[in-house]
Amino acid sequence: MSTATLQAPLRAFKITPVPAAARATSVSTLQTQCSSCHLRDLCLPCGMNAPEVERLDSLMFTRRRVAAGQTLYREGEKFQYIYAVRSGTFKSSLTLADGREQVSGFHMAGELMGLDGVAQGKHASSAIALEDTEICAIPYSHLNELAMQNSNMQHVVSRMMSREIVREHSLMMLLGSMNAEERLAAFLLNLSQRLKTRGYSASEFHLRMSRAEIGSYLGMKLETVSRTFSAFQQQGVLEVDKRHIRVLDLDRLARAVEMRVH
Amino acid sequence: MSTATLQAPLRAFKITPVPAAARATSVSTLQTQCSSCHLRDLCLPCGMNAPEVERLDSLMFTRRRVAAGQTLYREGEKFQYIYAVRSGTFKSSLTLADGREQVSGFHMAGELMGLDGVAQGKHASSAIALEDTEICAIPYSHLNELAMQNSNMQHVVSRMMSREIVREHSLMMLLGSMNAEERLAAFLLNLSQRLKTRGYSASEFHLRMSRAEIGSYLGMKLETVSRTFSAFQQQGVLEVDKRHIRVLDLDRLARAVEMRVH
DNA sequence: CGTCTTTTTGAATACTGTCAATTTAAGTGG
DNA sequence: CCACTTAAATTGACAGTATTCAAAAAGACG
Repeated sequence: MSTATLQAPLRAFKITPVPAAARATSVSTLQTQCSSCHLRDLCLPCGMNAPEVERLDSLMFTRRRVAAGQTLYREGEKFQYIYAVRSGTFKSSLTLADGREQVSGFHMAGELMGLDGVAQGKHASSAIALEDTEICAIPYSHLNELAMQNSNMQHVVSRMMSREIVREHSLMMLLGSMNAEERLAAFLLNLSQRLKTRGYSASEFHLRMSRAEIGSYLGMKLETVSRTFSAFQQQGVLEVDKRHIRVLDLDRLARAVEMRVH
Repeated sequence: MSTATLQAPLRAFKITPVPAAARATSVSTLQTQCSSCHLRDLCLPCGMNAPEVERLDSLMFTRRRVAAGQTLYREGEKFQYIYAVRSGTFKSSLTLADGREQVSGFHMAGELMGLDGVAQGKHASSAIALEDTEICAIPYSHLNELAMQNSNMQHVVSRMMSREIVREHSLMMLLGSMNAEERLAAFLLNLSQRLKTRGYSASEFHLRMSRAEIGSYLGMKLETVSRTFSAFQQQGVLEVDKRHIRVLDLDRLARAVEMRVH
C-alpha cells in the first residue's frame, strides 16, 4: 500500500494545454516492448516472470496515439484487440435505445480496455479519449496463442478479466445502495487511489471528465453532481474549482463511503 | 432465437413442494459427464465439438446437492472451483460494511458461478441456494490445464468470463438510468427469457426470490418492489399472486424498458 | 470578441424511502 | 390436525432526496 508517490507536477495541466481535436486520424504507429515499458508493473505483464515478459515482447504490440475526443473502438465493431492505456484517460460507454450515452468506466495508464468484446466477438462498448492519449493494441488471438503455451500467462489474462468482473460488482453495489454524497465520495476515493498508485498526488488532481460523464457513470444527473461537489466544499471536505479538485479531509470522504447508512 | 419451448408444467411448484431445510450437510456426491448432461447446450460445453467435450468428461466433475438456504461458497473463501447450476436457483451476494446484504445476481440451470474468484484467488461473493438445488463443481486448475492443450477450450472459458462482464454492464445501465417500473420490467423480461430458453413458460412462472432480494438486486426497497408489482397488476400488465407471476402484456413490459425515458 | 459549452444555483415537482399497521402464508409443536 | 409463532408481502401516510426546468455565470475556442 505504501507505494512511493512521486508527486507529479499538477500545474502541468495548465502550463501545457494539449492541442485537442486536430490530427484525429494521424495513426503514428510504433512498436513497443513490455519489458522496457515504464508501466510493466501495473499493466498486462504484472505478475509475470522475466522469460514470460520476453515472450510478450515477441508479439511487438502496436503503439498508437488517440487525440482527445477521438474514438478508439466502437460498440458493435469486430473485436480483435484489447488495448492497454499508456497515457491519458479514456471513458467507455454504451448507447442506450433512446440514443443517450451511458458511461460504464474510466480508464487510465496501465489499465486494459475491451475485454467485454470476447463474449460476442464484437465490442460491447465504445472507448473514447478524454484527452490526448497513447495506447498499446494487443492482438487477442496472439495473446491466446501465448496463453496456450504457458499456464501462468493464461492465468494472467483470466485474472484481468475476473478483475473487471469484481470492479463492476463494486460499482453495482455503489449504484444500488448509496446516495449521491456516498457515490461521489466513492468515485473520488477510487480516483485518488488510482492516481496515487501511478505516482500522482492522491489529494490534488484534475478531473478529465465532465459533470455529465461523472453523473452518467454514477447514476445521477449532472446538476446533482454539481450540487454534491458544492456540498462537499461547504463541509470543508473538498476544495473545488471546476475540474480541479483538492481533497482536504480524506478520512471524511472514506467515512461517508464506509457508513453507507443511506 | 426460435428455440423449441417445451412448455414445462408450472403447477409442479405447488404439487411437489420441496422439503426445504433439513439435510443441509448431506453431501451426496456423484460424478457427472458433460457429454450426457441434458444441459450441455446451455452450460460450459456449449460451443465445443465432440472430442473437446470428451476431454471435459475426463475431469469427472463432482455433483452435489445444496439444500434451500444453504451456502455453496462464501465471500473470502479460497477459490478452487467454479460451479455450474444443474437445477434450482441461486443468488450471489456481497456483505456490505454495515452488515447488510447486496444481491449481485441470480443463477439458474446451465449458468456458471464463481468466476469473480479468479482475480484474487478467493471468492468475491457468496452463493446461496434459493431452493433445493444441484450443482457441478468444476476444478478451476484442471480446466486451465485443458485450456492449455486446446485453444477453443480456452476460448470457451474466456467467453464465459466476458459474458459475465457484459451481463454486469447491462445491470449497471439498468441501475444507473431506469426508474422503478423500468427496473422491474427489465428484471421480469430477463427472467422470462431465461426460463423460455430452459423450456419453461415465458409468461407464467414462480419467483424463487423474495421482494427484499429483488429489491437489493435492482437497487430499490422491498416496499417499492411490492408497489410496482401492484401497479403493473392494476395496469393489466401482470397478474401477481405473491411469488406466482403471470405476464399478460409482454409487449408493454418490453416497451417500458425500451423507452427508458426516465 | 462573440459563440458555444460547461458549470452552478434556485424553485418546484416527482419519485422513492421510511415508518407503521395489517394481512397472508408458512413453519412449529402440542 | 389445529393453535401458535414467525416470516413475507401489501398498503397508507409522510418525509426526504434527486430530478426537472430555468436562468445566469464562467470558461473554452475559433
